[in-house]
Amino acid sequence: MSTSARDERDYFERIYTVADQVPRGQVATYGDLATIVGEGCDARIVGHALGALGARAKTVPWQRIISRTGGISTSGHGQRELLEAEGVAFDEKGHVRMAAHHWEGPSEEWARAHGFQPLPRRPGSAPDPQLRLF
DNA sequence: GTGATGACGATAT
DNA sequence: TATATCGCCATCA
Repeated sequence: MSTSARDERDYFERIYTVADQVPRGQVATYGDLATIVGEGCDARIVGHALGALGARAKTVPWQRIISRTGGISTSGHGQRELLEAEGVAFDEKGHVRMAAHHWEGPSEEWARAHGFQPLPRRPGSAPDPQLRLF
């Protein structure tokens, strides 16, 4: 097999593409991005990709990518400020309210169009019923 | 090629 | 919920 998706070895580009799909006011975890990218991608790969953003940090919403615990290790980069500016609510402990801002993933149509995978549903992780207006 | 590192995840306690 | 331990994979020295 050649021209395999993995053969492209452009994990970073894919991760950037998926991260760019995260809507404003929402956040996604490294694991989610890795799942969407698939092809053996892992949460750490996403972390490395975001760490290698460099000049692309201005075009990729890296601030919307946080750890699964909702905490941010990038303290000092103003990530929290960026998220708050987008309307993301934080907990008293500095954790993002995942239940209210967790990204559901890209549309299946978009995912297929780009060769990605839709994000599987998380049992028990339904959006906050109180915030579930409309 | 090997070892160490890392913007992590999942599970167990 | 927080902490501890293991795993997982790409990149760097």
